[in-house]
Amino acid sequence: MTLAEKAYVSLRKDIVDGCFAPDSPLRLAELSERYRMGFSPLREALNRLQAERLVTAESLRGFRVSARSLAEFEDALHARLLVETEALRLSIAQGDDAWEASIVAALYALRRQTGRESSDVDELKTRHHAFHRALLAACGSDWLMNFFERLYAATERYRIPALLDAGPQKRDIDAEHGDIADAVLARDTTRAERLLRDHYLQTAAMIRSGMVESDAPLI
Amino acid sequence: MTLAEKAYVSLRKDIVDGCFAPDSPLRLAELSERYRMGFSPLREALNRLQAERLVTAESLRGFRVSARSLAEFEDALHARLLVETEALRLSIAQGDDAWEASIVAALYALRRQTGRESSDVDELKTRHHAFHRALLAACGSDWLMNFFERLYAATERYRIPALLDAGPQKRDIDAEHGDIADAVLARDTTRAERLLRDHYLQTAAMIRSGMVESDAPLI
DNA sequence: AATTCCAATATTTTCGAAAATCTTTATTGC
DNA sequence: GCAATAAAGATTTTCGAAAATATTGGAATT
Repeated sequence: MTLAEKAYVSLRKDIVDGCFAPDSPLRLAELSERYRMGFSPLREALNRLQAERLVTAESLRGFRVSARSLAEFEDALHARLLVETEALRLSIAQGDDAWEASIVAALYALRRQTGRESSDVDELKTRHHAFHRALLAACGSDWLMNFFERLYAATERYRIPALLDAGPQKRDIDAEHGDIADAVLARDTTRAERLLRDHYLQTAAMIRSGMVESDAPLI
Repeated sequence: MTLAEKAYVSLRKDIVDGCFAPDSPLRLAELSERYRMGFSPLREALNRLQAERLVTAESLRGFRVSARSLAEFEDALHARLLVETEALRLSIAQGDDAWEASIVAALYALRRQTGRESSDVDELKTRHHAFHRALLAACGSDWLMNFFERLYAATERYRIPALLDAGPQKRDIDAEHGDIADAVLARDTTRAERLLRDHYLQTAAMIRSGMVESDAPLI
């Protein structure tokens, strides 16, 4: 992996995780210090992230972390429902045995991690992402999958702080995931779409209620 | 505008216009010669275009123009219908007088240009794009508009060669645009969606039938 | 003849410094 | 005191060269 790719991966993770305060400037000198590399690979990574809307840029004034707002979250959520509903429909229509198996595997792995005491948050997030991707993976559309990844990252910036805030959950998220997987494996498109939609709306409600206006960095 | 921004705009235009053969390598030395600038701004632009899927990159082997294929076109078209149908619905539901006026203005400007003998293709493309954007502009969703722009560029790479190939058109495209605008201004969501969908499917049929397998540069 | 190895060349990637621009601070004039 | 101006400092942007890696072509080997 080149330095520019490492910079992209690290920056993306740190922005989604909230290590930088939303709307705060991303100064090259600081990033160069933090990630131990020169300006060139950092600028290349920042340009990619700008295209992905995780970072904003202004001529001769450098880059900033994209601001967070309730409006932007609602917008991303709405777009996500549109994209994922369609991708799920296609996936259910076209998925084969290997696709079904990958869903079972992703769900199993996710549950193993939610069950653990010593919760490695990073690993949990990875598996959560993998499960939701597995559901859509058979849709056969690179564009929809690309939009899914964009929107997942965009909304993850809101979900993580809410998750840490929330403390003990009323929801049984394992059960929600299980129900979605069941409906998908049963090829029940209508029910799968409804459950996925409800799953996101629940998360959204949690985020809305607990949304901190503070843009302080989380980590 | 910084050099990196100029590089982005120029490269994007030249790729969409087909000045570079699809799948051909974008060598820095050549680009540096062509656009009269150093490697740094070019690499930044290429990284942005990579995120937009107009360019592909491979570690230590540089950048290429994204390949074209019928499958990718069909995928982009499908995603476009999904996104634009939803954006149009929202736009019709929320648009105000200024939005209506901007549609009338965009349609007028587009027709002026299609009517001209000395057809400045660039200007025509700009106004065509502006009209289709105007229809959706009141949807209130930055994400959907962002996806619209991405997909517009992606499909434009297929439309332009087909347009040049096609010669005299059987379709009355001015009339199609007029009908869409009428339905939208009448707030007839169902009819507007159907007309927009048909408009794209007609264009798609034209592209499919005439799609040249050759990846030669167009200009 | 085909394969492997090595050198030569081409290309990408990265750095460090220079240039350009923005921001802050100090200074001047009113 | 306050606005306008200029100098100083901070930051981004760009370049040119160096480093790292890939590719090509040819010689040596099987």
